[in-house]
Amino acid sequence: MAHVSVSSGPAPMRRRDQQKEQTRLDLALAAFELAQAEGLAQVRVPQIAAAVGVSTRTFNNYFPSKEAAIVFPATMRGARMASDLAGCPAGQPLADALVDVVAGLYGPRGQEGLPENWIDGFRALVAAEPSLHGECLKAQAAGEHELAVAIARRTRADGSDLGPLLLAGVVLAAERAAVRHWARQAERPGVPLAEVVRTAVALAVRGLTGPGGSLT
Amino acid sequence: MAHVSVSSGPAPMRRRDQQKEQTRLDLALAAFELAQAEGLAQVRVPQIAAAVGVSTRTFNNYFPSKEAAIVFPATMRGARMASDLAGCPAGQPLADALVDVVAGLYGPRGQEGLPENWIDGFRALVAAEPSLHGECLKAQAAGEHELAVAIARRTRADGSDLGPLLLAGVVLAAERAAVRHWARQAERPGVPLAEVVRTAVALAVRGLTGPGGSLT
DNA sequence: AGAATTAATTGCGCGATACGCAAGTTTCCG
DNA sequence: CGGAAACTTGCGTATCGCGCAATTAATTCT
Repeated sequence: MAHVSVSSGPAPMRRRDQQKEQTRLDLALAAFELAQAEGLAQVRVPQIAAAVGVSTRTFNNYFPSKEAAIVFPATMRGARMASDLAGCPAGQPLADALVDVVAGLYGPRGQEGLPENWIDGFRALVAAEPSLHGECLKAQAAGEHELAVAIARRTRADGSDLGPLLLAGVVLAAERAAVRHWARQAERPGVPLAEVVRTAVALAVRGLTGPGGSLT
Repeated sequence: MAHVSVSSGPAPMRRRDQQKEQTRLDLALAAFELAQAEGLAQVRVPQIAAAVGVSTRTFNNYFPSKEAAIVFPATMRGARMASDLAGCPAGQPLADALVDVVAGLYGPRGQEGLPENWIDGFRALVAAEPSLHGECLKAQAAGEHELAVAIARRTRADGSDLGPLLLAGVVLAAERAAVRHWARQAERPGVPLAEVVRTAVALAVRGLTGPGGSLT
């Protein structure tokens, strides 16, 4: 036990946990692809379980519903944003760091561990299947919470301060608005989504972090 | 038919529709009170229906689930915000109007048609029952959409513009942050929630509507 | 006002799901 | 290597959302 760092970070991943997370992701992606192919309403839980080789009961041990399974990869974005923010240089202004972090999710490195341009297919599926909206919102809310604590940690603010809560909410609201706006401008190939997100977040953050704003 | 205004606004309410909305609200409030009294998990759909005097099938004609029924009054806030914003004097700056509208929801006139301080009991119930979080988020999202179109209407912006989307999202994100912040400050009687909301929204809106911002 | 049309409510029943429980199996740690 | 903990699985059950068809109430037309 000499070369192992003393419980640093979130990486006490034992073999078992890795397999666990692997099957979880397998189930999520299987559900996603089946829904993409046949429509969410046609997909049955036993079908998803069979596609991965586990029982229906096991599926429900991982997810309370097929919707939750499909949306699962989106829930990991919260942790990703938090760690990305923590990885930003300490001297960087908070506003710039946040813009980079959120916009980075739409860059090439934003989909690690997932199929090629998974994000596009995901957005299309969610737009086409209203049954997914609820779960999608839950994932966003969870991500917002994680981002808020990350901001609080970075600014050394009290956990119950208004600032981090407000900033996290505004940043993610800006992201959502940008995505919706971009989706409405049907098929403008020249304008990458990442850029729209970047400008929207920058715009929204201006009032909270600029002169007179309490956060830096 | 002399004293009735000529189909002005959203009030072509025929008798039938009024009864419809009345039973809908009855179901919603019955579900709310039962959940408050016995815990959401113990409440059965037939129980709610019986409390109002309709069949289980009818309940499901109005709501797809008991959660949706409980949250229903919250969904009306979207329409309220939209109409309140439309009722603001045309000369008033958009930022001020938005602050007033949102903060007004927490004032004495914010709970018209509902039991006394319904909002407090509702918040407590939602906090205590995780099963309600999803529906609550859906209601917020719907309200955000309504507010966005109201803003677009007021600013004469194109429906697919980024501005209204962004502003509506930021305003409601600020409201949520304020409420969460207020709820964490367990029991500070001297600080009214309406004030916290007002300051938070004002803070968040500053960057979008101030100098350099595109909206007025 | 009276009849026709339209909409809402109800009963019935099916398909699907979420979860508790107990037994079997795999992994972890000393 | 052996015990303990955790994961998986099968089974059974209560609940739910909704489609369908019949009944009842309300609105509109003449």
